[in-house]
Formats: sequence, C-alpha cells, structure tokens
Amino acid sequence: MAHASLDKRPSARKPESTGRPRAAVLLPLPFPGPFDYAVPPTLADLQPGDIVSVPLGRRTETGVVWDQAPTLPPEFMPPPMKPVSDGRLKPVIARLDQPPLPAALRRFVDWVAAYTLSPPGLVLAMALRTATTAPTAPATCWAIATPPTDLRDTPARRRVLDIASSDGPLPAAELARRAGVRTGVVRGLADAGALRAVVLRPPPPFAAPDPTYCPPTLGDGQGEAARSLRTLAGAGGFSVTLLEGVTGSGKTEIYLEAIAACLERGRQVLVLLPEIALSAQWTGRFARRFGTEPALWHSDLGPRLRRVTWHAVAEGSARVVVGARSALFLPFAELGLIIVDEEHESAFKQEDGVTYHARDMAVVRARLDHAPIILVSATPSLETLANVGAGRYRHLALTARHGGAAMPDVRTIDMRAHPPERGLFLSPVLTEAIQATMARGEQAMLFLNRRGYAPLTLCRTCGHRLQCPNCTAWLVEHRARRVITCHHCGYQEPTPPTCPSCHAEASLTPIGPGVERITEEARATFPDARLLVMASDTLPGPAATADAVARIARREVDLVIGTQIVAKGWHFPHLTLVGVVDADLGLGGGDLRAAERTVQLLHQVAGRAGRAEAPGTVLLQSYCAEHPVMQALVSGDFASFMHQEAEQRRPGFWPPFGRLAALIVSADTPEAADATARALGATAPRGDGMQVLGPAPAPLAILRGRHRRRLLLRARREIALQPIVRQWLERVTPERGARIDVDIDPVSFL
DNA sequence: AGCACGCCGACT
DNA sequence: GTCGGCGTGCTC
Repeated sequence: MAHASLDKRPSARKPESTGRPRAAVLLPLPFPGPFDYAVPPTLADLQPGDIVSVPLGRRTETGVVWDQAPTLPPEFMPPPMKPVSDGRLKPVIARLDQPPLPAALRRFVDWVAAYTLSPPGLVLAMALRTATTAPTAPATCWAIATPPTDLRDTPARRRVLDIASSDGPLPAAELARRAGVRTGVVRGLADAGALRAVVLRPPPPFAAPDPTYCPPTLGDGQGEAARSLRTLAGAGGFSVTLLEGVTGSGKTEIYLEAIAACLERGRQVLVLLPEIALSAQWTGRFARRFGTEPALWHSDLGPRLRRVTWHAVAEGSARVVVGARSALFLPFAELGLIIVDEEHESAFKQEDGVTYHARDMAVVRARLDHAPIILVSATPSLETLANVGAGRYRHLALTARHGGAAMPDVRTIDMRAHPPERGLFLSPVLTEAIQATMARGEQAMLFLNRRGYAPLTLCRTCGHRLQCPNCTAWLVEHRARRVITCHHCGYQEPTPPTCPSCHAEASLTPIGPGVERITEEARATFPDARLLVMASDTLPGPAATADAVARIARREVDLVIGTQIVAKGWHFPHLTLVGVVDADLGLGGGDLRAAERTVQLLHQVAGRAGRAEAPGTVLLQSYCAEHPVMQALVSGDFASFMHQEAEQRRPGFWPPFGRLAALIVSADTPEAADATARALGATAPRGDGMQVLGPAPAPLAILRGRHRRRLLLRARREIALQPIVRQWLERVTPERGARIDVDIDPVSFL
C-alpha cells in the first residue's frame, strides 16, 4: 500500500456557522459524515473527542464530537452533506463521563474511512464498540472513622469495625459479609458517623511491565539488531522497519527489546498478531521478559474485560496491548511503538464490514501517532519488500538460527516418480521417513491445508456432485461429525446414505484427501503411532490449541496431522520431520499472490521442524517439483524468489507496482447482478495508467445465495484510486436487490 | 443501523 | 373490517 497522497494538503477550515453554537457529532452508524447538534450553554466547553449522547430520530445514540476542520483533502472525503439550518438542530443531551477519543485516533478513523471508502461512522464503530458503557463504577467503600463518643456498642458493630480497621475500606456488602452481619449494621454505623465513605477507584487491571525484569542474553548478530531497534523505539518519531529473520533466529526476543525501550520512554505499545490463537504462547514469553502479562485484545473478549481493557488503554494503565487487528482502533493515550508480527499473513486483511488491511493501517496509525513501527516476518510480503527496496522502510535482517540449530533440510518428493499406492496419498518415500523418525523416538508432522475427509464427493453411478445449495462450492464431507458442510457459508446436513440425485446405494465416493482422510491413512500405515489431529474444527478455542501444543511438547504424541493451524509459530522441540501432503495445493486458481502465499505458508510449516538440538527435515510431496516455489523452498533462497515474483508483476503494474480496487456486485438474482455489473462496466473510468478488468462472474459466483460479479480497477502507483472509485460509484445506481462493495488493495480474489 | 410510514394479503 | 408482510426513506 502507498498513500502519501492522502494527507499532504493543508486542511481547509469549514466556514464558521453564524447562528447558535453547534458541534459536529460522528455517530457509529453508516451515515456519510457527522451530524450537527446544538450545544446547550451547560456544555459550552464541549471539545472534539468528547463522547456524548444525542437524540437521533426518536432514539438516543452515543457519538463523538468530531473535528470541524476536515483532516483530509476534500477529494478523499465523502461529498459534504448539506448543512442543516439552526432551526432543525437538536441539542446534545449530555457529555458522558468517559475519556475523550484522542485526536490521533480521530484522524485515524477519518483516514481509514477515506482510504477504504467506508462511511466514517462504521469505522468509528470499531473504535467505540465497547466504549459506550461506563467504566467500572468507582465503588463506594467504608473506612473506619473517629467514632462518636456516644456510639452504641454491640457485638455485630464491633466485628464490623474490627474488619474495617484491619482489612481497610471495603464495599458495604463485602464488609457485612466478612463480619457475618447484615448490611443494615454497616449502614447504621455509617449513619452514626463511625464509618466514612471513601470512593475507591478500582485498582488498575494491568500491572506495569518492568523493562529491567529479565533482559535476555543475545547471541551473535542479535545484539546489534536489538540495539538498533532499542535506539529507534527509545527516540520515538515515525519510522517503519522490517525485521526479517528465519524461524528460530530470535525475532521476538529482539523486538521485546524495542518494547522495553518504549516502556522506558513512558509510552504505550501495541503488538498485532494475525491470529489470537498465538497469544497464549506470546504472553508467556512476554511475562518471562517483563514480569507481568500484557493486556489482551480480540473480538471475543468478554464484555466486562473488554470494557475494563478499553478504559485501561485510554487512561494509560495498560502499557502493552497484544491483539488482533481490531486493537488498532483502541484509544491509546500515548502510543509509542507498534509491532506487527507475521506481517505477511493475509489474516491481517479484514474482509467483512469495513475492508482494511491491518498491517497497512498500522503503518498509518504509527505515522499519525508519530511512533515507530516494526514489521516482523520470516517471509516478508512483496509489498513490504518493495517498500524496503524503495527506501521507504528500513531493513534489519537476521540470518542465523539462534543457538546454532541448523536450518531444516528441505527436499521435494516427485510424486510422478514415487507415487502413493492406489487410493492412498502418502508416497512410500514419505511413509518410510516418518517410520524412521518415529523409530528414533522423534516426532513427525503431516501438513495438509484442507479440513474434512475429502474436498469433493461424487456419485459413481450418475456423476452427481454434492454441492452447496447457497454457494458455487462443493460440500465437504466431515466423517467424524457425519455431516457434509460448506466451508464458505456454514451450510451443513447429515451425510446422505444414498446419492441424492439417482438414489444409488453405496455409490458416493470421496475424491481427494482432507486431513481426516490422511489421518485414516496414517492410522492404517502406522498402527502403533500416537496420532494427534490439529484442525480448527477439532480444536475449539485457544485453550484447546494450547493444550494440544503442550501435549506435543511433552512427547505424548508421535505424529501430528494438521491444517493451517500447525503452521503458526508453535515451538515443538522434539519434532524433526515435516511432510507436506500436497505442496501444490495453493498454486492453482490464478490468484495474483498464489505463489507468494504458498512459499510463505510452506516455509512457515517447515519452520516447525528441528528447532532444538536435532536438525529437521521437510519433505514436500509435489507433482511439479521444478516449480519455482518448490525450488525456493528447497534452496531457502527466498530473496531470489521474491525478486523473480516482483519482476513478473512489475510490467503489468500489478501490486506492489500498481494499485488495485475490486468492485464486488452481489444481488439476490443473477439478472440484477448482471445488470448492475454491466452498468459499472459501461461507466468504467478511463484514463492514462488505469484499466478496468471485467465484469466477470466471481470465482465464488454464488455465495450465501447471492449472485456475485467482480470488476477490478488497476492503476499506476501514483494514481489515487479513491476519488476515481467514488466518482464511478456516483454514476451507477445498483439494481433493486443489488449492492456494490469496494475492496481497496484486495488480497482475496474470490 | 433502527424506526417509521405505507400499501397489499389472511385472519379474529 | 384489522394485523402484519417488508419496500423506501429519514435521522442533525
């Protein structure tokens, strides 16, 4: 992503209104901009950022007083709304007793809205979702006071006073409970003046991390990188640094030092992880370095903890927050450093609601907060490498694996030369290697990025294929649960006993392997091995995942079989062999980033092998072993691979050398979808350095019962897409039942 | 996003 | 005769 053009111009001040005082209030709703409200004299000191409640129609909403001056140039803002006359203004009801939204966060909301072409209110909703309820109410506690001389003395009263003096101020209910009396006794003592009320703020929920708690001993090559990042984070100011290093090179230890420097400077730190399943392991490492756990932020935090965390971030008691992409919208009071770990992960791209890339938006947030940001990866994205190449980002590279562990030996298994037995999916070369590994008392892993038993089920009698009724997709059999299910919409039904089309019995045949089928094969091939399956549907939640990882570390497992989830940064000290069942899997589909993503994923899987004293081996089952992706994995020369990849994209101005915006038409009928898509095609923008591809049916032509068409706008890097797309959309009215969604910098082409 | 108003079908 | 379906439009 590149975006310098979005904020270079000075903002023009909106003409002062002549009539009664008004405030722009942005509501967390999909309006094109803030609404104006009258400011009553009692709220004359209302400031931008204040959280207020306002009338809207016949209900009351919570919003934020917004800045009068636009923070972005006009061509990036939604068309200005007609000003409302003084007479129609409704008054602000009240200012809520909450920390105001910091100016940098307000600017960030405007920026993200403009960049993604989303209504600013929907972006605000992400920042506000949790803030509308009051912080934990300050509890009224009761402390011992100088008792009046005429105080009536009873055993109950004595116990209460004893507890109050020994245990300190307590809420009435708690005081009564500990003293074994009714609250009436406490109230009586309070009325008599023997107890006084103290309003205690609840203790800060997060202890301050101690940068001096347990500094690491850094090895060769690490110390210099750590010093460099420490300098950066200690000085502050905006900069972007790529920290690149293979698995096991100690990237985390090194950026923890940057965090330490930022904490010493008295600033807050945000750490973004692509998936919150990784957080348990991460917080453990953090706690060993800093003596306390960081605050955690993700979308399924409980409402109470969510509220407490939001306020702790706003008032500054949460010093370090580790979270998923939504943590970007937290109201940091004094953000001093952002870390994006596994920056190449496509999980950073949010696809529903506001479509944004958290890694790119994190760079923007860092700039608005004048903070350094560190992007961390073993296999950086081409986007980030291009920014390094252009001198926009700094680059720190770590080469050696920490502690001298060798890089795994990666080899391909040519499946044409060493095919598996008929009906099976593991080559004899691979099964022998697994056998040998287990015989040495070491662990092995099989990776297949496909859930379920088989990706396709067809009838041998009539050729019928089990298909989702709502999507252009096959239904995937999950044998363990005895269902067939759609991985796109969640549809599921019991596995049919006969063909739904011709009713032939015992004719439905699984085609291709899923992780369940590989497990079945492994069970038959290695009857004595202790197997463990790791897939998102067998591991419900981070706790179960952490437990599985722990069991592997305790050597209670000989062979791990898993999907995507095993690729994450887990530490498996006794695992020395990784077998990739289908290394070619991600390469089909004609996706722009297919090769890049496959290299990144498989390299990450390979990194699970041989981290400790024993060197690891990785075997890639492939039908095209000569493919550059396989060659890159075997040689470990990713720089050359990425360079080739770049040279393929450069001439056509594909990202990162150009920009893309996808327009996705979806409608309840194919006719409405086609008509709307044709209207977009007919009014497509024309001009030098830009091109519109499509309309074409989306690869998932029907999704959740909606018919989908896609258009792609491609432009040179120096052309800002947003004003062009905005004007394009203004020329087209979607058919009834149709809508147009915009995806700037699309990652998925489905 | 809510919540109204508004105009056509099966019910007490 | 009403209750209620969700289509369209508005909210400072």
